[in-house]
Amino acid sequence: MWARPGSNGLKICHEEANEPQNQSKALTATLTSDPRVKDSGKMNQDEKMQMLEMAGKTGALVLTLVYRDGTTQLDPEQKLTPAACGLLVLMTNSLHLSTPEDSLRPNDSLIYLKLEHTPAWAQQHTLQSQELFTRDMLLQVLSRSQLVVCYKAKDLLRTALQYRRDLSWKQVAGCRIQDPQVSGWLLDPAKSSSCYQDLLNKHSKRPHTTPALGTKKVSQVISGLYSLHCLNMELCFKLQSQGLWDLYSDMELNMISVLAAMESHRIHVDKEALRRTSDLLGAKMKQLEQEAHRAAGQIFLVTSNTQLRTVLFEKLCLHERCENKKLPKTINKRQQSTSEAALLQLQDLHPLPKIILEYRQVHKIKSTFVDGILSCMMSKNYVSSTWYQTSVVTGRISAKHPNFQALPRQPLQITKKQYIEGKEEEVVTVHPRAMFIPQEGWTFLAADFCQVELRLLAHLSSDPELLRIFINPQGDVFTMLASQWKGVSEGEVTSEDREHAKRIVYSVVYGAGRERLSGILGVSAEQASRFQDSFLQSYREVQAFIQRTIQQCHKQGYVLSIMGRRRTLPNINSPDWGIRMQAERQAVNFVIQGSAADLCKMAMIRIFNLVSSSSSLSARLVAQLHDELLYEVEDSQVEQFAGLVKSTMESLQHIDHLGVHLNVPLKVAVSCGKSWGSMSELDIPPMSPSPCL
DNA sequence: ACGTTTGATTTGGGG
DNA sequence: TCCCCAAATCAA
Repeated sequence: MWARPGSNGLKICHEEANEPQNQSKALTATLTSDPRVKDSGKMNQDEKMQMLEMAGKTGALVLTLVYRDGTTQLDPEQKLTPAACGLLVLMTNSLHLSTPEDSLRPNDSLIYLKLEHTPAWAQQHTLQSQELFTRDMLLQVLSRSQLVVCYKAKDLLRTALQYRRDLSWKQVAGCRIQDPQVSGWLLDPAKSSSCYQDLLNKHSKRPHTTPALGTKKVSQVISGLYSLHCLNMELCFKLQSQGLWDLYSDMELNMISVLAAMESHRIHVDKEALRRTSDLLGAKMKQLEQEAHRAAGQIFLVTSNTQLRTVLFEKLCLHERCENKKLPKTINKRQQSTSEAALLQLQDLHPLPKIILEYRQVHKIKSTFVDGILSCMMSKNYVSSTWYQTSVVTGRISAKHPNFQALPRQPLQITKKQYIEGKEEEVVTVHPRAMFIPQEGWTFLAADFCQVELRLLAHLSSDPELLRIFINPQGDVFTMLASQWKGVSEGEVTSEDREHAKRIVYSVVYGAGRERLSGILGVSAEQASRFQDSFLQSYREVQAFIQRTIQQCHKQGYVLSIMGRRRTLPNINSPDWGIRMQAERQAVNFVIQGSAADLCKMAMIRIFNLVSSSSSLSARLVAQLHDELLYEVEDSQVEQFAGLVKSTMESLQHIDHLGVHLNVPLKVAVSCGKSWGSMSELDIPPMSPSPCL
């Protein structure tokens, strides 16, 4: 029996810590029985009032979540973050950056708040009062204007929203928790430290004495919280001296709340449709697999590139029959590639390549997007991705589990052979995005920044011809670009010209060579080279911008985005030509992609703040697809919200306090629909009324 | 000797 | 050509 792809069992995900409750109790007991820790469950009313008052007055609150397995956010990471059961709050007035200690300083307090619900049937008056105290402390943490520090603050906010359902997501909007993970990443976005200890070792002046093996847990935690406080000071100082403070304070800090609110939203999925599609695609794959075996004349694992390689090139010897074409090789081992480009070259010589191509399409959709999403749902009827703020060097955010940013835009057509009288074939369209549905009475609304990266290129280069396209907004941008470049009227531009223009723009900006471009366009390398030359000839300032950026990076070792985000490129002066060229391409790409990321994130923050300070608006952010924001909006508010979103996003052309003034207008397209797969463009009158608050 | 785990590799979805 | 994530195979 050979393994059949796609039929493997359920993937394990987001495993809730389900170890026996007594283990979790035993671990939290070591925390709460220590005299240095004040357990909120054992405090009387007076003590609670006293603590709340102190929380308002103390110099700093330093926090960490406590997980059910007894670890905290400061312990080395585990693969799967366990469920949280409590929160430790250090209230401190000391500011001196001395080496951490294992005992509380005078006048400091350490409180343990339980974040698990006691079943209603077991609730007593004291428990109710304890939960009220927890809520008040959390509100203090969220609304305090003085210093609050937490490593991985997003996890704290999400947990707070999850455990205290009486907290509205709007209430996290104003919160400004300092997060050393975020500041550390801003200082060096290339490698954000994997755990707290790494971050500490990297940035603390004096090496911190790592707690001895036998040290008590409570001592470790106290030492950890004091060192966290110190580390935060140190990082804030570094941010200021590197000119990154405004970016941190005005953007990244606010992003923490935006992402926490986005993560805590449930997106409903049509699970039954997903199951039906899975079966349909499974049947189609079985059919294609048989065809592949028949065409190959043997049984082999269709998903295995190595097996496919031996069939294509050792058994059928297809490479010998196309000496005029050059077949791509694998990157590292110089073997014959079985990539899409290679199979397209071979498809006229043998039926097998075509079958493999179709099989891969179907397999991709089924395993990643249909079964993948099903496995994210477990027994639930919804999904919520995890969003990462500090994993991308360019400043973009990323998503996991599922990766919302990679669901296919286009539906897949498959023909289903069925042996039923009267019907021979049936065409079915499969569209993973269509499985995502708004709640009853709500609508999805998407707002898309049109050609942000190209507009930013126009701004950064100040190229007059490129600017002209955006300042006179007549017709399609890429059509105008193609007509300018080819020297023909807009009416004469074919859809192929337009597509070529689009590809060439981005490949030039990203530094693609003629080989690569020829592969993308399907033309000869010479032709691709001529295209590049004529493009750079038409838009001279773009060329100048690229060279200016590279030169500047050589000189100072880093480049900056439009809002001051920084990427240092250590290899920019490497003696190795290949390494150095790569750094040059990364430098140019960073300035554009990073600036686009800045704009999109600022848009998320602005809209989030507008909605959360409004008593009537209820729209929630569902996902961010880099240059597109997806919201779930109450039906009755679609029109109003659409206007608000469009005007807020387009107003980012000028951001006074960050010194952003774009030479080009920003354009936002808004669409809406009753599923993510069927969105239609919305016509919004210019100068929509601004919201009266 | 046999299963599990890990990293490298390849492919392809998104921007 | 830049920046990601997911799935799968394969060798160690």
